[in-house]
Amino acid sequence: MADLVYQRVISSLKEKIDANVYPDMRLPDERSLAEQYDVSRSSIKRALSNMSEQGIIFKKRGSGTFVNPLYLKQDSYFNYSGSNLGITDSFKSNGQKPGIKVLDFDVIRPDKDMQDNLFLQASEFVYSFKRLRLLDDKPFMIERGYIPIKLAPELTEEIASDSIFNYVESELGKEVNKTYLAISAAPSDEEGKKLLNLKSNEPLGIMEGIFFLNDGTPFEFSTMKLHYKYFKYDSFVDLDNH
Amino acid sequence: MADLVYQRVISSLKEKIDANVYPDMRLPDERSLAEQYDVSRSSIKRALSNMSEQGIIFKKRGSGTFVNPLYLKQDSYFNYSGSNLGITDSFKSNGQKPGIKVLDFDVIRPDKDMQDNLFLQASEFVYSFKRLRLLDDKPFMIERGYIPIKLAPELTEEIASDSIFNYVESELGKEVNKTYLAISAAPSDEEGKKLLNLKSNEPLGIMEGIFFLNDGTPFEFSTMKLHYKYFKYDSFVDLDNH
DNA sequence: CAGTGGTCTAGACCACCAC
DNA sequence: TGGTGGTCTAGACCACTGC
Repeated sequence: MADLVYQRVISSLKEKIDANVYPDMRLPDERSLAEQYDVSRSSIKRALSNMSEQGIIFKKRGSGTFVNPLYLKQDSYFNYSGSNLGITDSFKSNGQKPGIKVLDFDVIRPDKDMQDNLFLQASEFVYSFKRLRLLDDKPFMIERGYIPIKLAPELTEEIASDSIFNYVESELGKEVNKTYLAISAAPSDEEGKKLLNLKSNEPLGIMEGIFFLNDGTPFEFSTMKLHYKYFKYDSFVDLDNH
Repeated sequence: MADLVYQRVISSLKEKIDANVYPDMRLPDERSLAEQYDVSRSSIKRALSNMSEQGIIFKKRGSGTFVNPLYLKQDSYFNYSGSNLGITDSFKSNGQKPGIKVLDFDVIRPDKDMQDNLFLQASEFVYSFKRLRLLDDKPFMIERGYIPIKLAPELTEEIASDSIFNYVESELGKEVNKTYLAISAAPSDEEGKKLLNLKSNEPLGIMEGIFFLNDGTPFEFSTMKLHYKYFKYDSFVDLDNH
């Protein structure tokens, strides 16, 4: 895990921050850190830049680098982007028992859009499946997923009734570690009313996106319709860089 | 803004992507780009890395760099990929004329939650204001905001009817550059039906969050209720960083 | 094997801040 | 003015892909 220089630095600095090694909330300057860790300043910068994106520290040009006081308060506000819910197969369940019911499972030809989304040729096939997800036997999400068969040739309905991403990790030696999500809301549709027990004034939360493997390959295109009470998405956004 | 090398590269590459200069969705390799732009490979890497974080492209080690197909289709109001506006006072308006109507404007004592959110003592006051945002004179969002008076002592209703963040930047010499957002959805309430012309089966998109200054100070706590048709949020998530 | 992106280094110079 | 973070360079070497 920590075989990369900047990751080692991040881990170490986090530990020190947590252990209150910097009671004045100020970190040593970058050049000193480079010397302390015996690495280049560039690597220190990479580590600090990463931590800044995570909201752990703030950098002030000309002044120094400081710990974000809210980070120390360990509020629920630093659950970094999307970690609250729904990004992976394993939804954070808050002690509730998660379940999955596969509603259909087929192999189809992708249409043009799907070919674009998953970087496929017209001749390649994809799995298409619909799953109902439950917490304590109560349905909260309908999911339609598409996965190229070449990326998971042995995928079965049984695997889909468990965690597909865990399967990818343990059996295929790959990892799903990035996702591009488009988030929106819509009035409940027939399916939502029927499967999620929504009243007609109660909405659906919609998450649509592509999941990527760690080598950058688009692995799954997924449309998730959530019961609005289970729909919450946290995001920490850096407005610079844009 | 475009006086920085990597920002020039980003702008240029974005334009080329939008102009479909790469119909096979593949960008030139980093070394070629460095040569083309007559900059170092490090600067190209910085530009591409930034674009990758924004979800515009994704990189495949050993294979190349590719355009994210979902980026080309996006039409979000809250994307922080396509513009330098992002989730600030200035919503991306797609050519529509934005407007702001201040519905109320007061100074109040923060309750316990607000004290925590804005890092305040019980004795400190905050501005509380409600704003209706419009596009081409059509209301699309109701916003309730709270700002500590000590952070913007001269704030007025008139400033609030324009861009508060622009005021902070130009008059106070600070910058709002980070935000934590919690995103959800809810059935339309009375206010939403009345001010946003929602039918009772049509939902609200909810964005609640804290905006930070560049020194890490929490500047504003805001609750935004959006007409669901204007509610779309794009997010590119790295599942590793935790 | 050639080509691609990933990591890391060493150092130059710039922009900003506080004294 | 001295110290800080920000930008940029030039290049070495590694890890992975695909023929």
